[in-house]
Amino acid sequence: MLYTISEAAVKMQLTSYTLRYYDREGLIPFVERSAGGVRIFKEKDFGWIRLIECLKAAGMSIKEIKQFVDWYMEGDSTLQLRRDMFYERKKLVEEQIESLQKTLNTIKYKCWFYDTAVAAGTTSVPKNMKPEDRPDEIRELKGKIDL
Amino acid sequence: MLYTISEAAVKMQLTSYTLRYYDREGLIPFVERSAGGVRIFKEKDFGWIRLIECLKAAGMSIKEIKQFVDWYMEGDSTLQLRRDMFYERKKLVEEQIESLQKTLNTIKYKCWFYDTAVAAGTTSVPKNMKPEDRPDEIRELKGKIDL
DNA sequence: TTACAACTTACAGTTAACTGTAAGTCAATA
DNA sequence: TATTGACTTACAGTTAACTGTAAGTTGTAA
Repeated sequence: MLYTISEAAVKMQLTSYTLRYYDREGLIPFVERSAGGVRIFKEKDFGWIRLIECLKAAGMSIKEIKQFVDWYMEGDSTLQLRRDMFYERKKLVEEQIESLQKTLNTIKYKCWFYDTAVAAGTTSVPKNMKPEDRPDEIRELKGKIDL
Repeated sequence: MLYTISEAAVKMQLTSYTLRYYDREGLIPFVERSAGGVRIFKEKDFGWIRLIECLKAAGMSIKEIKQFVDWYMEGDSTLQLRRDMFYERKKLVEEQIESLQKTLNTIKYKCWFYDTAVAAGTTSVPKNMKPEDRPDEIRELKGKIDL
């Protein structure tokens, strides 16, 4: 099954602008061309593009992803470099998740805060509430900013 | 305790450029000024700035945060709007965490893939390995892209 | 074989969130 | 009170990741 750039874009939920941009930046150097120069996408290209999306979601820039693609194109001599890259990225994503979990705790606190404020018609009620009067799951949360 | 903008920047791990930018964008309208127009940061301002950082970490743009600050400045008549904002944001952050967890699974798969490839000196070993020969925790992972 | 939609490249424009510079003002200290 | 380092605003520049346009080419269908 062969795809033009706009068919590939629909399939990948991207625009053809974005796919051309990725090509220009060297992220998909293996995508073939017709005799006339028209890009031809194949099934296996979509696996790559999905991986690129994954690396982007993991916080890598286009430049960093290009470095990985370059290593891949270079072959087995870069296996160690690629391995190390994935281990470093694993650590960073784990940290990102931890950090988001803390952010979520603050947001959850604010949900309680505003639930209580809305019920009372004023923020002074949750603001002045003693910790022992707050629900257990709220008392445990860090990041209590009363605004 | 009073702080100049550069002292506040050190304390908040930001630059004074960034603090002035936030002020320009209306994110910290309550920060006071000296008679001569110099910004004076107080302890309570830091709580706000920490909340702004939290909302940023939660994926809100400067514009969206400004909307929240405007509601806050308007007083108790906007309690419901602020409550709804935090509930919506809670949902989005939970989705973000879920999505990152999936990304992490793919990265973990690649860690195994490259560990195996480095040990063998070639990617063809992990690529051709039958699922039943892979470790349990790897077999369970989705997002297996063999590159 | 011609029409024409979809493709190509080159390059300019957009957006968000800063980041830096210039010209001038403020405030602490010698 | 004069110096000088930090502050002020206004505005221009930067970066990343697209996004859009213009001019020209390709490929399919009549």
